[in-house]
Amino acid sequence: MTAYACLEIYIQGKSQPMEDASDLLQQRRAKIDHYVAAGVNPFANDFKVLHTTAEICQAHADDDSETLASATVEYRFAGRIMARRDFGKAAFLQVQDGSGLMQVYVAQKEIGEASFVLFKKYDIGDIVGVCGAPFRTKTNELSIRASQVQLLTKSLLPLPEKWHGLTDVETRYRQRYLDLMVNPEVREVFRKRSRIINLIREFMLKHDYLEVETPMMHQVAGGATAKPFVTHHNTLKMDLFLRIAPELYLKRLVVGGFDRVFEINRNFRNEGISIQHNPEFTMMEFYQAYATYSDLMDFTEKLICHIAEQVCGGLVIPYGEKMVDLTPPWDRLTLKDAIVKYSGVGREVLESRDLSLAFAEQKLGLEVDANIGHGKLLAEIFDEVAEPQLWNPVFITEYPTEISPLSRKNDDNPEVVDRFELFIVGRELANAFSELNNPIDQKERFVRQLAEKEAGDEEAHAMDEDYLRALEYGLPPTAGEGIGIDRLVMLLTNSASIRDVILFPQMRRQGD
RNA sequence: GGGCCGGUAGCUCAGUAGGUAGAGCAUCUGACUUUUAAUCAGAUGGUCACAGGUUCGAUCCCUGUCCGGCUCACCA
Repeated sequence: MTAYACLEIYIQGKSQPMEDASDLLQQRRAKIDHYVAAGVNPFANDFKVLHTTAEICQAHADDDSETLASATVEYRFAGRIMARRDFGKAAFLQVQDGSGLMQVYVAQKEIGEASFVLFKKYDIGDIVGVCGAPFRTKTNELSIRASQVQLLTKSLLPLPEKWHGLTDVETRYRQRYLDLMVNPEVREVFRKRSRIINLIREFMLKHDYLEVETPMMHQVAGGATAKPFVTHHNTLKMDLFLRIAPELYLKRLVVGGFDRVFEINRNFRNEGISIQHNPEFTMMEFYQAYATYSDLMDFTEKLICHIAEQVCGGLVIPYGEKMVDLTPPWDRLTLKDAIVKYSGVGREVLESRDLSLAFAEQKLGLEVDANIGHGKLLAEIFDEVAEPQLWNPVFITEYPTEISPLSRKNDDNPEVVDRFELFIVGRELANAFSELNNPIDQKERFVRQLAEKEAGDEEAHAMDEDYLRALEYGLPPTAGEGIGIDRLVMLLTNSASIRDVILFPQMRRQGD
């Protein structure tokens, strides 16, 4: 579309005033009309950007006024006006681009009277192109003396207040673009998130893992205990589930001969929203043939320490009011030992289901189903007494077989599986196990899950016949793991809420 | 879903022991060519979340609804 055609559209738009528009909005729409009348396109797209504010700052960080005065360089950059301070025939702007912030000095003497008249109508929030040479002001701030300014995008809505900024969390989450515009620390969190994911990917590739993509829409929702979202395919006339985990597909790939695979992507779970739960969240799952869960503990320690060093510059990092020490080696504790350590209960109590039940109900005040299995009960006791205490990294092992339907039983004790979960700052960050590759055992576990499903457990695993068939062809001895990326990013960016590390967290529909 | 707290101008917040609202910033007008939360003078701007109830009168008291935060439950 030509610039002229654009102008025509704005002229047409002028004849359809927005009845409910606020004064502020109307004032700015009037400015658009003013520009159009003056033959200036308020949404110009012909400004060539050649530099960033960060480049300019870096190039002249050490130059004093005299050095700059003799320089002949001219820069071309663009960004949003974040502040303006007017002085009659001159003004200072703060212009922000993707790399940073630059002060611009605009004087009528420099840009000419006609341009200055147009410039006078620029608002905070407008996006402008700037050409000019660097200099230092009286207060020694590196600035650009504009030889030319051009309006590139007229902004119609006012920005939040310059000093307090935008603090209302509801607006910050619903209009993240505003949050990012005015809160630099928010931009930094999401830059770090991107960096963390890149580092993970790099680390996995370096260790010969193949990155794959498996379906997000599943006919059977498997691989985790969770309630799925349901959707519908019209042509196939069938309901599908958004995946709750990629596990069963990734293991099919190991059956197919990809010995090391990983996937970084979203899982969807139809459950509560909280400070550490979003309905869609990012998980990295990876599988390695001929490895055990024990190998994965070493691997996880190396991976997370590597990333923390790169992103945080060290292994002792702040989280909330306290520090977390990620220095290896990380503690390893069995589930029962952790309960004993943090509750002081006698180990013999945990060996008996009935004594454990009495302990849970009478000492801990837990309300549990009277028919609860011993394994599930131990897990609940652990969650109550130990999990919140696990501040520095610790691998918890020897999970009950009963709550681990996809894990390999321990050779010495079939009551537990070869599995660990990693806890940091009182939260589960990773879950890993040696995979159950015996199809006969797997089928029995599925049957047991089915029974629990029929007994009313909405989250029990469904039977996946094709997955069983894959196991019947033979899954090599394999270990697999899932790492909650959002929670890892929370840890490394010192964020209290998962919503602070997800760009567009799920919110209720806003009434209009 | 339960409990607690909250929703007042574009933003950040006051306020009214019930008599329909204020400040700062932003915006508009004017002055100003080195400011940086610029300054100075003046002005505009609100269905006080929404709907009922009590009352002569409700932004304020009561009830319900919507939205948000924290928390408990479920979970990663």
